[in-house]
Amino acid sequence: MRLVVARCQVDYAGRLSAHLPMATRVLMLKSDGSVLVHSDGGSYKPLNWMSPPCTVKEGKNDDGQVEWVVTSKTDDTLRILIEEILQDTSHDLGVDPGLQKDGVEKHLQELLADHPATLAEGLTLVRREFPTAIGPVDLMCRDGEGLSVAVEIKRRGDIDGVEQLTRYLELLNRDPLLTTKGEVRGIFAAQEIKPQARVLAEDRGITCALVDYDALRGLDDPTERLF
Amino acid sequence: MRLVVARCQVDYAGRLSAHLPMATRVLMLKSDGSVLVHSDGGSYKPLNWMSPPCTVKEGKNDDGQVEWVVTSKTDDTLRILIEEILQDTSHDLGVDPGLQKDGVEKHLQELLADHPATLAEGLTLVRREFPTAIGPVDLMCRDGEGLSVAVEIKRRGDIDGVEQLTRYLELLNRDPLLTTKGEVRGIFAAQEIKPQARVLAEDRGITCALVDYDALRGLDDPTERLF
DNA sequence: CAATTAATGTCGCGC
DNA sequence: GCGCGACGTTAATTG
Repeated sequence: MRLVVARCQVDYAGRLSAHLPMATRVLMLKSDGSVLVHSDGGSYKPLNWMSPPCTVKEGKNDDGQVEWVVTSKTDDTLRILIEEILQDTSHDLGVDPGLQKDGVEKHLQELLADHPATLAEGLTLVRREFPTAIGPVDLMCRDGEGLSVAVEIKRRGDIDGVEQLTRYLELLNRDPLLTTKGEVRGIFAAQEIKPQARVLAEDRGITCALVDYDALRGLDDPTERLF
Repeated sequence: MRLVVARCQVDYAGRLSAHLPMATRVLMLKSDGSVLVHSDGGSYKPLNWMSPPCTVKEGKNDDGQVEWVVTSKTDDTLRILIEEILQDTSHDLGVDPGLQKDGVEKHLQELLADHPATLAEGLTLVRREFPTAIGPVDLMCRDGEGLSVAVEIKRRGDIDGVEQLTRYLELLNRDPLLTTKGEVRGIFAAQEIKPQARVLAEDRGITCALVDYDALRGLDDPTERLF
Protein backbone atom coordinates (compact mmCIF):
# COMPACT_ATOMS: atom_id res chain seq x y z
CA MET A 1 0.00 0.00 0.00
CA ARG A 2 1.39 3.34 -1.09
CA LEU A 3 -0.04 6.64 0.09
CA VAL A 4 0.71 9.77 -1.90
CA VAL A 5 -0.49 13.28 -1.19
CA ALA A 6 -0.04 15.42 -4.27
CA ARG A 7 -1.29 18.29 -6.37
CA CYS A 8 -2.63 16.46 -9.37
CA GLN A 9 -4.99 16.47 -12.31
CA VAL A 10 -6.90 13.31 -13.21
CA ASP A 11 -8.54 12.15 -16.43
CA TYR A 12 -10.52 8.95 -16.80
CA ALA A 13 -11.66 7.37 -20.04
CA GLY A 14 -13.67 4.16 -20.02
CA ARG A 15 -17.36 3.55 -19.66
CA LEU A 16 -17.56 7.33 -19.41
CA SER A 17 -15.16 10.24 -19.55
CA ALA A 18 -14.36 12.24 -16.43
CA HIS A 19 -12.00 15.05 -15.61
CA LEU A 20 -10.59 16.42 -12.34
CA PRO A 21 -8.86 19.82 -12.45
CA MET A 22 -5.51 20.36 -10.70
CA ALA A 23 -5.87 20.23 -6.91
CA THR A 24 -4.35 18.58 -3.84
CA ARG A 25 -5.62 15.04 -3.27
CA VAL A 26 -4.75 11.73 -1.69
CA LEU A 27 -3.73 8.90 -4.00
CA MET A 28 -4.01 5.39 -2.59
CA LEU A 29 -2.18 2.71 -4.55
CA LYS A 30 -3.04 -0.80 -3.40
CA SER A 31 -0.78 -3.77 -3.92
CA ASP A 32 -3.11 -5.30 -6.53
CA GLY A 33 -2.45 -2.26 -8.77
CA SER A 34 -5.74 -0.53 -8.03
CA VAL A 35 -5.70 3.24 -7.52
CA LEU A 36 -8.04 5.50 -5.55
CA VAL A 37 -8.16 9.29 -5.82
CA HIS A 38 -9.65 10.81 -2.67
CA SER A 39 -10.54 14.38 -1.79
CA ASP A 40 -11.16 15.68 1.70
CA GLY A 41 -14.90 15.19 1.58
CA GLY A 42 -17.62 13.24 -0.10
CA SER A 43 -18.22 9.87 1.40
CA TYR A 44 -16.25 6.68 1.06
CA LYS A 45 -16.44 6.82 -2.71
CA PRO A 46 -13.28 8.19 -4.30
CA LEU A 47 -13.51 11.02 -6.83
CA ASN A 48 -11.96 8.66 -9.32
CA TRP A 49 -10.42 5.19 -9.27
CA MET A 50 -9.30 2.12 -11.17
CA SER A 51 -10.50 -1.30 -10.13
CA PRO A 52 -8.18 -4.29 -10.13
CA PRO A 53 -6.80 -5.94 -12.10
CA CYS A 54 -4.85 -3.01 -13.49
CA THR A 55 -1.30 -1.75 -13.83
CA VAL A 56 0.31 1.61 -13.03
CA LYS A 57 3.02 3.00 -15.27
CA GLU A 58 5.00 5.97 -13.97
CA GLY A 59 6.41 8.21 -16.70
CA LYS A 60 6.64 11.73 -18.04
CA ASN A 61 4.35 13.48 -20.46
CA ASP A 62 5.37 15.70 -23.41
CA ASP A 63 5.94 18.68 -21.10
CA GLY A 64 8.28 16.68 -18.84
CA GLN A 65 5.75 16.47 -16.01
CA VAL A 66 5.36 13.30 -13.95
CA GLU A 67 2.38 11.31 -15.15
CA TRP A 68 0.92 8.02 -13.94
CA VAL A 69 -1.05 6.01 -16.44
CA VAL A 70 -3.25 3.27 -15.01
CA THR A 71 -4.67 0.78 -17.50
CA SER A 72 -6.96 -2.22 -17.24
CA LYS A 73 -7.66 -5.06 -19.63
CA THR A 74 -10.97 -3.50 -20.61
CA ASP A 75 -9.27 -0.43 -22.15
CA ASP A 76 -10.17 1.83 -19.24
CA THR A 77 -7.50 4.42 -18.63
CA LEU A 78 -6.79 6.68 -15.67
CA ARG A 79 -4.23 9.42 -16.28
CA ILE A 80 -2.82 11.25 -13.26
CA LEU A 81 -0.70 14.32 -13.94
CA ILE A 82 1.38 15.19 -10.88
CA GLU A 83 2.55 18.74 -10.22
CA GLU A 84 3.91 18.39 -6.69
CA ILE A 85 4.26 15.53 -4.23
CA LEU A 86 3.66 16.46 -0.57
CA GLN A 87 3.97 12.96 0.88
CA ASP A 88 4.88 9.55 -0.46
CA THR A 89 4.95 6.58 1.92
CA SER A 90 4.62 2.81 1.55
CA HIS A 91 3.57 0.15 4.02
CA ASP A 92 3.28 -3.61 4.00
CA LEU A 93 -0.21 -4.27 5.35
CA GLY A 94 -0.36 -8.00 4.78
CA VAL A 95 -3.57 -9.82 3.93
CA ASP A 96 -6.60 -8.60 5.82
CA PRO A 97 -8.48 -11.23 7.84
CA GLY A 98 -11.73 -9.80 6.48
CA LEU A 99 -15.07 -8.53 7.66
CA GLN A 100 -17.73 -10.34 9.65
CA LYS A 101 -21.25 -9.01 9.19
CA ASP A 102 -24.44 -9.56 11.11
CA GLY A 103 -27.84 -8.08 10.45
CA VAL A 104 -28.22 -8.14 6.68
CA GLU A 105 -31.14 -9.60 4.73
CA LYS A 106 -29.89 -13.16 4.98
CA HIS A 107 -29.87 -12.93 8.75
CA LEU A 108 -33.31 -11.31 8.78
CA GLN A 109 -34.55 -14.22 6.68
CA GLU A 110 -33.11 -16.73 9.16
CA LEU A 111 -34.82 -15.00 12.07
CA LEU A 112 -38.19 -14.83 10.29
CA ALA A 113 -37.86 -18.46 9.21
CA ASP A 114 -37.52 -19.34 12.90
CA HIS A 115 -40.45 -17.12 13.93
CA PRO A 116 -42.92 -16.95 11.04
CA ALA A 117 -45.84 -16.33 13.42
CA THR A 118 -44.53 -12.79 14.03
CA LEU A 119 -45.59 -12.02 10.46
CA ALA A 120 -49.15 -13.29 10.75
CA GLU A 121 -51.17 -15.27 13.28
CA GLY A 122 -50.80 -19.01 12.84
CA LEU A 123 -48.19 -18.87 10.10
CA THR A 124 -45.84 -21.88 9.83
CA LEU A 125 -42.80 -22.36 7.63
CA VAL A 126 -42.96 -24.74 4.70
CA ARG A 127 -39.61 -23.94 3.10
CA ARG A 128 -36.95 -21.23 2.81
CA GLU A 129 -35.82 -20.23 -0.68
CA PHE A 130 -38.81 -21.97 -2.26
CA PRO A 131 -37.88 -22.41 -5.94
CA THR A 132 -39.90 -21.00 -8.84
CA ALA A 133 -39.08 -20.66 -12.53
CA ILE A 134 -37.98 -17.03 -12.07
CA GLY A 135 -36.12 -17.38 -8.79
CA PRO A 136 -36.60 -18.46 -5.20
CA VAL A 137 -39.30 -17.10 -2.89
CA ASP A 138 -37.71 -16.07 0.43
CA LEU A 139 -40.20 -17.97 2.61
CA MET A 140 -43.06 -20.24 1.67
CA CYS A 141 -45.50 -20.64 4.56
CA ARG A 142 -48.94 -21.95 5.40
CA ASP A 143 -51.50 -20.14 7.48
CA GLY A 144 -53.98 -21.48 10.04
CA GLU A 145 -56.48 -22.42 7.34
CA GLY A 146 -53.90 -24.30 5.28
CA LEU A 147 -53.56 -21.58 2.65
CA SER A 148 -50.15 -21.03 1.05
CA VAL A 149 -48.41 -17.75 1.85
CA ALA A 150 -45.38 -16.41 -0.02
CA VAL A 151 -43.15 -14.03 1.96
CA GLU A 152 -40.70 -11.61 0.37
CA ILE A 153 -38.16 -10.13 2.79
CA LYS A 154 -36.29 -6.86 2.34
CA ARG A 155 -34.30 -4.70 4.68
CA ARG A 156 -35.77 -1.62 2.98
CA GLY A 157 -39.08 -2.24 1.29
CA ASP A 158 -39.50 -0.25 -1.91
CA ILE A 159 -41.53 -0.66 -5.06
CA ASP A 160 -39.15 -3.18 -6.66
CA GLY A 161 -39.72 -5.66 -3.86
CA VAL A 162 -43.48 -5.52 -4.35
CA GLU A 163 -43.07 -6.06 -8.10
CA GLN A 164 -40.83 -9.04 -7.37
CA LEU A 165 -43.37 -10.61 -5.01
CA THR A 166 -46.15 -9.92 -7.53
CA ARG A 167 -44.27 -11.86 -10.21
CA TYR A 168 -43.77 -14.78 -7.80
CA LEU A 169 -47.45 -14.82 -6.84
CA GLU A 170 -48.49 -14.78 -10.48
CA LEU A 171 -46.41 -17.91 -11.08
CA LEU A 172 -47.31 -19.67 -7.83
CA ASN A 173 -51.00 -19.23 -8.49
CA ARG A 174 -50.65 -21.26 -11.69
CA ASP A 175 -49.57 -24.26 -9.56
CA PRO A 176 -52.62 -26.41 -8.73
CA LEU A 177 -50.78 -28.08 -5.83
CA LEU A 178 -50.44 -24.76 -4.01
CA THR A 179 -53.92 -23.46 -4.70
CA THR A 180 -56.05 -26.44 -3.63
CA LYS A 181 -57.51 -24.51 -0.69
CA GLY A 182 -57.43 -21.09 -2.39
CA GLU A 183 -55.13 -18.43 -3.85
CA VAL A 184 -51.57 -18.03 -2.61
CA ARG A 185 -51.36 -14.91 -0.43
CA GLY A 186 -48.39 -12.57 -0.32
CA ILE A 187 -46.67 -10.93 2.64
CA PHE A 188 -44.14 -8.18 2.08
CA ALA A 189 -41.88 -8.03 5.14
CA ALA A 190 -39.32 -5.28 5.68
CA GLN A 191 -37.69 -3.24 8.43
CA GLU A 192 -38.87 -0.12 6.62
CA ILE A 193 -41.62 0.16 4.00
CA LYS A 194 -41.73 3.13 1.62
CA PRO A 195 -45.20 4.71 1.22
CA GLN A 196 -45.32 4.02 -2.53
CA ALA A 197 -44.47 0.38 -1.92
CA ARG A 198 -47.22 0.12 0.69
CA VAL A 199 -49.80 1.60 -1.68
CA LEU A 200 -48.77 -0.71 -4.52
CA ALA A 201 -48.82 -3.74 -2.21
CA GLU A 202 -52.29 -2.98 -0.89
CA ASP A 203 -53.51 -2.40 -4.45
CA ARG A 204 -52.37 -5.95 -5.24
CA GLY A 205 -53.82 -7.53 -2.12
CA ILE A 206 -50.37 -8.03 -0.61
CA THR A 207 -50.04 -7.68 3.16
CA CYS A 208 -47.27 -5.46 4.50
CA ALA A 209 -45.42 -6.49 7.66
CA LEU A 210 -43.01 -4.20 9.45
CA VAL A 211 -40.23 -6.25 11.00
CA ASP A 212 -38.65 -5.29 14.31
CA TYR A 213 -35.15 -6.68 13.97
CA ASP A 214 -34.15 -6.12 17.60
CA ALA A 215 -37.33 -7.75 18.93
CA LEU A 216 -36.84 -10.74 16.64
CA ARG A 217 -33.26 -11.11 17.75
CA GLY A 218 -34.51 -11.04 21.32
CA LEU A 219 -36.62 -14.14 20.63
CA ASP A 220 -33.48 -16.03 19.69
CA ASP A 221 -30.92 -17.62 21.97
CA PRO A 222 -28.51 -14.82 22.86
CA THR A 223 -25.55 -17.21 22.68
CA GLU A 224 -26.04 -17.45 18.92
CA ARG A 225 -24.53 -14.00 18.32
CA LEU A 226 -21.53 -13.88 16.07
CA PHE A 227 -19.60 -11.64 18.47
CA MET B 1 -7.28 15.07 5.94
CA ARG B 2 -5.42 12.79 8.30
CA LEU B 3 -3.81 9.55 7.21
CA VAL B 4 -3.01 6.94 9.82
CA VAL B 5 -1.47 3.52 9.26
CA ALA B 6 -2.02 1.34 12.29
CA ARG B 7 -2.60 -2.10 13.67
CA CYS B 8 -6.22 -1.88 14.72
CA GLN B 9 -9.45 -3.70 15.42
CA VAL B 10 -12.74 -2.21 14.24
CA ASP B 11 -16.34 -2.72 15.36
CA TYR B 12 -19.35 -1.12 13.74
CA ALA B 13 -22.85 -1.03 15.15
CA GLY B 14 -25.62 0.67 13.26
CA ARG B 15 -27.91 -0.58 10.54
CA LEU B 16 -25.95 -3.80 10.91
CA SER B 17 -23.12 -5.06 13.09
CA ALA B 18 -19.68 -5.71 11.70
CA HIS B 19 -16.35 -6.71 13.13
CA LEU B 20 -12.75 -6.51 11.89
CA PRO B 21 -10.08 -8.49 13.77
CA MET B 22 -6.75 -6.87 14.67
CA ALA B 23 -4.60 -6.19 11.60
CA THR B 24 -2.63 -3.42 9.91
CA ARG B 25 -4.82 -1.02 7.96
CA VAL B 26 -5.03 2.52 6.63
CA LEU B 27 -7.35 4.93 8.44
CA MET B 28 -8.45 7.97 6.48
CA LEU B 29 -10.00 10.77 8.52
CA LYS B 30 -11.59 13.45 6.39
CA SER B 31 -12.14 16.99 7.57
CA ASP B 32 -15.91 16.51 7.76
CA GLY B 33 -15.35 13.90 10.48
CA SER B 34 -15.92 10.89 8.25
CA VAL B 35 -13.64 7.90 8.67
CA LEU B 36 -12.60 5.21 6.19
CA VAL B 37 -10.87 1.94 7.09
CA HIS B 38 -8.98 0.55 4.11
CA SER B 39 -7.07 -2.67 3.61
CA ASP B 40 -4.60 -3.38 0.85
CA GLY B 41 -7.12 -4.93 -1.46
CA GLY B 42 -10.77 -5.07 -2.25
CA SER B 43 -11.86 -2.28 -4.51
CA TYR B 44 -12.65 1.30 -3.69
CA LYS B 45 -15.07 0.36 -0.94
CA PRO B 46 -13.47 0.51 2.50
CA LEU B 47 -13.74 -2.46 4.84
CA ASN B 48 -15.61 -0.21 7.21
CA TRP B 49 -16.48 3.45 7.44
CA MET B 50 -18.61 6.21 8.93
CA SER B 51 -20.40 8.66 6.69
CA PRO B 52 -20.58 12.35 7.52
CA PRO B 53 -21.82 14.06 9.52
CA CYS B 54 -20.07 12.37 12.42
CA THR B 55 -17.53 13.09 15.13
CA VAL B 56 -14.40 11.28 16.23
CA LYS B 57 -13.50 11.06 19.91
CA GLU B 58 -10.02 9.86 20.79
CA GLY B 59 -9.76 8.17 24.18
CA LYS B 60 -8.70 5.06 26.05
CA ASN B 61 -10.68 1.94 26.80
CA ASP B 62 -10.80 0.03 30.09
CA ASP B 63 -7.49 -1.71 29.35
CA GLY B 64 -5.74 1.62 28.72
CA GLN B 65 -5.52 1.05 24.96
CA VAL B 66 -6.06 3.92 22.52
CA GLU B 67 -9.57 3.82 21.13
CA TRP B 68 -11.33 6.06 18.64
CA VAL B 69 -15.08 6.24 18.88
CA VAL B 70 -16.87 7.67 15.86
CA THR B 71 -20.52 8.54 16.33
CA SER B 72 -23.25 9.92 14.10
CA LYS B 73 -26.59 11.48 14.87
CA THR B 74 -28.36 8.27 13.87
CA ASP B 75 -26.73 6.26 16.70
CA ASP B 76 -24.32 4.50 14.40
CA THR B 77 -21.04 3.83 16.15
CA LEU B 78 -17.63 2.88 14.84
CA ARG B 79 -15.10 1.79 17.45
CA ILE B 80 -11.44 1.58 16.46
CA LEU B 81 -9.08 -0.03 18.92
CA ILE B 82 -5.48 0.93 18.12
CA GLU B 83 -2.59 -1.31 19.06
CA GLU B 84 0.26 0.40 17.21
CA ILE B 85 0.56 3.47 14.99
CA LEU B 86 2.99 3.15 12.07
CA GLN B 87 2.28 6.51 10.45
CA ASP B 88 0.21 9.55 11.33
CA THR B 89 0.21 12.53 8.97
CA SER B 90 -2.14 15.43 8.26
CA HIS B 91 -2.59 17.60 5.20
CA ASP B 92 -4.72 20.57 4.25
CA LEU B 93 -6.26 19.60 0.90
CA GLY B 94 -8.62 22.54 0.49
CA VAL B 95 -11.96 22.23 -1.27
CA ASP B 96 -11.92 20.03 -4.34
CA PRO B 97 -13.05 21.70 -7.58
CA GLY B 98 -15.09 18.59 -8.34
CA LEU B 99 -15.69 16.13 -11.13
CA GLN B 100 -16.86 16.68 -14.68
CA LYS B 101 -18.60 13.71 -16.33
CA ASP B 102 -19.57 12.90 -19.88
CA GLY B 103 -21.18 9.83 -21.38
CA VAL B 104 -23.88 8.59 -19.03
CA GLU B 105 -27.59 7.95 -19.62
CA LYS B 106 -28.41 11.61 -20.14
CA HIS B 107 -25.96 11.78 -23.00
CA LEU B 108 -27.33 8.57 -24.48
CA GLN B 109 -30.80 10.12 -24.35
CA GLU B 110 -29.57 13.24 -26.19
CA LEU B 111 -28.04 11.13 -28.93
CA LEU B 112 -31.17 8.99 -29.39
CA ALA B 113 -33.36 12.12 -29.37
CA ASP B 114 -31.28 13.37 -32.29
CA HIS B 115 -31.43 10.05 -34.14
CA PRO B 116 -34.71 8.29 -33.22
CA ALA B 117 -34.80 6.41 -36.55
CA THR B 118 -31.91 4.22 -35.33
CA LEU B 119 -34.42 2.66 -32.91
CA ALA B 120 -37.08 1.83 -35.48
CA GLU B 121 -37.74 2.59 -39.14
CA GLY B 122 -39.56 5.91 -39.64
CA LEU B 123 -39.53 6.95 -35.98
CA THR B 124 -39.64 10.70 -35.30
CA LEU B 125 -39.30 12.54 -32.00
CA VAL B 126 -42.35 14.19 -30.46
CA ARG B 127 -40.84 15.16 -27.09
CA ARG B 128 -38.06 14.31 -24.67
CA GLU B 129 -39.03 13.75 -21.02
CA PHE B 130 -42.71 13.47 -21.94
CA PRO B 131 -44.59 14.01 -18.67
CA THR B 132 -46.97 11.47 -17.11
CA ALA B 133 -48.55 11.29 -13.67
CA ILE B 134 -45.88 8.86 -12.44
CA GLY B 135 -42.86 10.48 -14.06
CA PRO B 136 -41.48 11.46 -17.46
CA VAL B 137 -41.11 9.07 -20.38
CA ASP B 138 -37.57 9.38 -21.79
CA LEU B 139 -38.67 9.80 -25.42
CA MET B 140 -42.15 10.09 -26.88
CA CYS B 141 -42.08 9.37 -30.60
CA ARG B 142 -44.36 8.67 -33.56
CA ASP B 143 -43.83 5.95 -36.14
CA GLY B 144 -44.47 5.97 -39.90
CA GLU B 145 -48.16 5.14 -39.42
CA GLY B 146 -48.69 7.93 -36.89
CA LEU B 147 -48.80 5.59 -33.90
CA SER B 148 -47.37 6.83 -30.60
CA VAL B 149 -44.23 5.10 -29.34
CA ALA B 150 -42.83 5.46 -25.80
CA VAL B 151 -39.09 4.86 -25.46
CA GLU B 152 -37.36 4.01 -22.18
CA ILE B 153 -33.58 4.39 -22.26
CA LYS B 154 -31.12 2.59 -19.98
CA ARG B 155 -27.41 2.05 -20.14
CA ARG B 156 -27.92 -1.45 -18.76
CA GLY B 157 -31.35 -2.87 -19.44
CA ASP B 158 -32.61 -5.00 -16.60
CA ILE B 159 -36.01 -6.07 -15.37
CA ASP B 160 -36.70 -2.84 -13.48
CA GLY B 161 -36.55 -0.79 -16.65
CA VAL B 162 -39.14 -3.01 -18.32
CA GLU B 163 -41.44 -2.66 -15.29
CA GLN B 164 -41.00 1.11 -15.46
CA LEU B 165 -41.89 1.25 -19.16
CA THR B 166 -44.86 -1.07 -18.54
CA ARG B 167 -46.24 1.34 -15.93
CA TYR B 168 -45.83 4.25 -18.36
CA LEU B 169 -47.57 2.38 -21.17
CA GLU B 170 -50.46 1.46 -18.90
CA LEU B 171 -51.00 5.14 -18.14
CA LEU B 172 -50.39 6.44 -21.67
CA ASN B 173 -52.93 4.00 -23.11
CA ARG B 174 -55.64 5.61 -20.97
CA ASP B 175 -55.05 8.91 -22.85
CA PRO B 176 -57.49 9.13 -25.78
CA LEU B 177 -55.32 11.77 -27.50
CA LEU B 178 -52.42 9.34 -27.83
CA THR B 179 -54.44 6.30 -28.86
CA THR B 180 -56.54 7.73 -31.70
CA LYS B 181 -54.73 5.58 -34.29
CA GLY B 182 -54.09 2.63 -31.98
CA GLU B 183 -52.29 1.52 -28.82
CA VAL B 184 -49.09 3.22 -27.67
CA ARG B 185 -46.15 0.92 -28.40
CA GLY B 186 -43.08 0.60 -26.18
CA ILE B 187 -39.41 0.42 -27.11
CA PHE B 188 -36.85 -0.58 -24.49
CA ALA B 189 -33.49 0.82 -25.58
CA ALA B 190 -30.23 -0.04 -23.84
CA GLN B 191 -26.55 -0.64 -24.54
CA GLU B 192 -26.92 -4.04 -22.95
CA ILE B 193 -30.12 -6.00 -22.32
CA LYS B 194 -30.22 -8.75 -19.68
CA PRO B 195 -31.90 -12.03 -20.71
CA GLN B 196 -34.55 -11.74 -17.98
CA ALA B 197 -35.43 -8.25 -19.14
CA ARG B 198 -35.68 -9.35 -22.77
CA VAL B 199 -38.06 -12.19 -21.88
CA LEU B 200 -40.27 -9.93 -19.76
CA ALA B 201 -40.32 -7.23 -22.46
CA GLU B 202 -41.36 -9.68 -25.18
CA ASP B 203 -44.02 -11.09 -22.87
CA ARG B 204 -45.48 -7.59 -22.64
CA GLY B 205 -45.21 -6.77 -26.33
CA ILE B 206 -42.36 -4.34 -25.78
CA THR B 207 -39.69 -4.10 -28.46
CA CYS B 208 -36.04 -4.31 -27.37
CA ALA B 209 -33.44 -2.15 -29.11
CA LEU B 210 -29.71 -2.57 -28.56
CA VAL B 211 -27.98 0.79 -28.78
CA ASP B 212 -24.48 1.18 -30.18
CA TYR B 213 -23.15 4.19 -28.29
CA ASP B 214 -20.02 4.64 -30.39
CA ALA B 215 -21.91 4.44 -33.68
CA LEU B 216 -24.47 6.97 -32.43
CA ARG B 217 -21.73 9.32 -31.32
CA GLY B 218 -20.22 9.01 -34.78
CA LEU B 219 -23.42 10.42 -36.27
CA ASP B 220 -22.97 13.56 -34.19
CA ASP B 221 -20.70 16.54 -34.73
CA PRO B 222 -17.33 15.60 -33.17
CA THR B 223 -16.76 19.21 -32.00
CA GLU B 224 -19.48 18.79 -29.36
CA ARG B 225 -17.22 16.87 -26.95
CA LEU B 226 -16.84 18.32 -23.47
CA PHE B 227 -13.06 17.95 -23.40
C1' DC C 1 -18.01 -17.67 -16.30
C1' DA C 2 -22.53 -15.34 -16.57
C1' DA C 3 -26.48 -14.02 -14.20
C1' DT C 4 -28.93 -12.58 -10.37
C1' DT C 5 -29.54 -9.93 -6.14
C1' DA C 6 -28.25 -7.22 -1.97
C1' DA C 7 -26.07 -2.93 -0.19
C1' DT C 8 -24.25 0.53 6.37
C1' DG C 9 -24.98 1.17 -1.08
C1' DT C 10 -23.83 6.60 -2.62
C1' DC C 11 -25.12 10.47 -5.45
C1' DG C 12 -27.86 13.85 -7.60
C1' DC C 13 -32.17 15.89 -9.14
C1' DG C 14 -36.89 17.33 -8.62
C1' DC C 15 -40.80 18.38 -5.88
C1' DG D 1 -36.33 17.52 3.42
C1' DC D 2 -38.21 13.32 1.07
C1' DG D 3 -38.78 10.35 -2.93
C1' DC D 4 -36.97 8.24 -6.79
C1' DG D 5 -33.76 6.65 -10.19
C1' DA D 6 -28.86 6.28 -12.02
C1' DC D 7 -24.38 4.58 -10.98
C1' DG D 8 -17.64 3.77 -14.28
C1' DT D 9 -22.70 1.25 -9.14
C1' DT D 10 -19.71 -2.58 -6.30
C1' DA D 11 -19.82 -6.97 -4.16
C1' DA D 12 -21.38 -11.57 -3.03
C1' DT D 13 -23.71 -15.77 -4.30
C1' DT D 14 -25.25 -19.32 -7.21
C1' DG D 15 -25.95 -22.22 -11.40
